[in-house]
Amino acid sequence: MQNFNINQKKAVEFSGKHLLVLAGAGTGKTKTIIGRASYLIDRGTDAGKIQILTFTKRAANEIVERVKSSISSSTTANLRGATFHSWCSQLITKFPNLFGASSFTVIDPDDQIGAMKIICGNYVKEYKAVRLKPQQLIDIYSFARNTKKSLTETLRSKVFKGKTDNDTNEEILQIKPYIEILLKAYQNKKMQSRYLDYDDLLLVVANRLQKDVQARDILAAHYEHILIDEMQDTNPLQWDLIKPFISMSCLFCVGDDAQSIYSFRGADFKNVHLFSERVPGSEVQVLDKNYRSTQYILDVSNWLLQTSPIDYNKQLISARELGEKPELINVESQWEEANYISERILGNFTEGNKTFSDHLILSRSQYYTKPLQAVFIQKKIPYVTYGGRKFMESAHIKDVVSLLRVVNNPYDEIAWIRFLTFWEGIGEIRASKFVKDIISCLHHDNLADQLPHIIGGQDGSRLGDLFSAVLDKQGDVRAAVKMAYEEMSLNLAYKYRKDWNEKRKADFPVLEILAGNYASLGEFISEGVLENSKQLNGTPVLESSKLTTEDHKDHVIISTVHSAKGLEADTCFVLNVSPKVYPSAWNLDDNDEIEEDRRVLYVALTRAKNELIITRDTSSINAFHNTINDTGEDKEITSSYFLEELPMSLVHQKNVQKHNSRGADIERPNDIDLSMGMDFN
DNA sequence: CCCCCGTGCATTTTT
DNA sequence: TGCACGGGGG
Repeated sequence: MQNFNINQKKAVEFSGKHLLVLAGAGTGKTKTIIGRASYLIDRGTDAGKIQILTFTKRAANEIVERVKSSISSSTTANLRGATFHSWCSQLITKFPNLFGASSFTVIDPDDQIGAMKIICGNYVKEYKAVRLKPQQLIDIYSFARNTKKSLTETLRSKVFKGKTDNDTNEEILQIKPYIEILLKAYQNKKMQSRYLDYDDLLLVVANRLQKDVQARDILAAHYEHILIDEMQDTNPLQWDLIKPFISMSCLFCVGDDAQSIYSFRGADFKNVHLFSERVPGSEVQVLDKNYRSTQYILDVSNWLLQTSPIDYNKQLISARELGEKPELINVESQWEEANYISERILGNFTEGNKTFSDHLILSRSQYYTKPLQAVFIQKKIPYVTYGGRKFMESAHIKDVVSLLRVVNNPYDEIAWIRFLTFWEGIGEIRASKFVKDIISCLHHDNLADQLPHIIGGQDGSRLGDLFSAVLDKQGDVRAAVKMAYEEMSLNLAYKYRKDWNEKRKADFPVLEILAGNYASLGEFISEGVLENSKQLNGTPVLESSKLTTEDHKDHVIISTVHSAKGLEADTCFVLNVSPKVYPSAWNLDDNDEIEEDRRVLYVALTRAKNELIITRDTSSINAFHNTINDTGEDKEITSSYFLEELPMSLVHQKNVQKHNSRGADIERPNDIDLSMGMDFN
């Protein structure tokens, strides 16, 4: 077994029932959870009775893989790691008589919004009255269910920023009935189409376990130990899911309140503090020695937390050397930032003896990394992105999957619309009419027979044949995918003619291979949408360990901070740490949101092992200072930019001047040097 | 009436 | 990148 320090060892070999491990950044959180699983298996626990729960598929896979490689025997074969969502999805499939949901379709957020759009089209009066976009309505619905808050409370915090004045109350009262109508219509649509959205997966399981003691006992008997990563990110709904296991299973939860960055999904960092209260007889183990970063990097991170009004009571002490001071780089544009970073990376690669994978680039948002990706492609720096569009969410894949979906679940209205409008000459209006007829036909007739008549004409016989052909291949998922792609490829080429490139085409063989891993269409569709993916130079690549094509290549990682939890790298760039970004301009009037943004930055800073490079935009710094001078209210405003009062002794600051054009790599001297030719000695 | 395509726009964070 | 919008064409 690996070498653990005293506290890690206490956690790994804990002999009580429930344990909360409070572990600061870089203190060996993942190592401890892996050590715990290995220890339990070593001591004879059946690996199949250990469930590891995480928030990302990547974290789950990594933990399971590392446990497996730490124990040589085959006793780990049954060890399972999953996200909360995929775990629930598996439970629903595995115990159909417990949950009563069969032949359902798991819909992703895109489809949720699609469904809500249909609703808004049907309820124009209500939709106009609420003045919220379908996206926002879905967010409200999801937030309310995740936090178990009432619609009124949810509206107050999501739409009205927590305001409690009379005008706000009035307005809430006014729009609430309309929103209720829209949300109820959405729920009905889900039932009618046999959809489960992501929240439903958790709710179906949680509700059943809460109501039915017998179901709870049956299920809990399958899980002796539940190991939960990133406990600070669990929300009330996820807590409902865990709670039923307290009496029979042992909980081992790992978390850090200072890294809680999911309040927008209903998580509350105070949850970790409540653990001892909510889980009677539980114990707490603190890990505070940081093995990841040098002390200078931790100094900046510690400073950031200290300037918060919240007392996190956290000072990370490095077990390593002082190292190099973090660098604060001021750039004049996003292109320079991208150029500067790519030059640093290429320098480290050619002269610094570092690999591309020693570099991690962190951004607040997806969107912001676009120019950087463009420069990387131009300079041929290999990279992958984390947190990008998922493989199964890309448009051309969804087109093909829509056919599989309607075969699997003919009530799947969104898939029907996508499948029907895929063909030339069929638009949304005709498609919705067809769908109506299709659904009503399902009650009394055989759809495969009726489909040609419903659609009519040439399209009718063509699509009818296609539907029947895939229906025949239902038992062989891979063959069904192949068939669907072959029949649709001509139209795919037409639909995406502008960018129907090799990369897109190459996705379909991948889809086939992926399909081969599932026993039924239904499993493929519901598990497949939850399957995470990453992108290699802009193209989605499956992360599944079954596909190893590009996996071992050396590449830089570009990630959002949210997707980077648990990651670490020798050199870490934190992009655009400018005013209005940290904290975000959206959040300036909400203290809780400001503090969450602070934690986001904290997570970013603590990823670096040896080199931390923070970039920020010169012009927005200047604009920020001008506002302070204009208003004179510096107190409020300075608190709204985290780095404003950063002691310069903690970093090395440097200005990077203009490159002469976008993405060009011609070096220009930083300034004319007027001191030349003079020797002051 | 319905479909298609060009243009202009704004874009937090995730399962 | 994906969207809402408007005009041209079937």
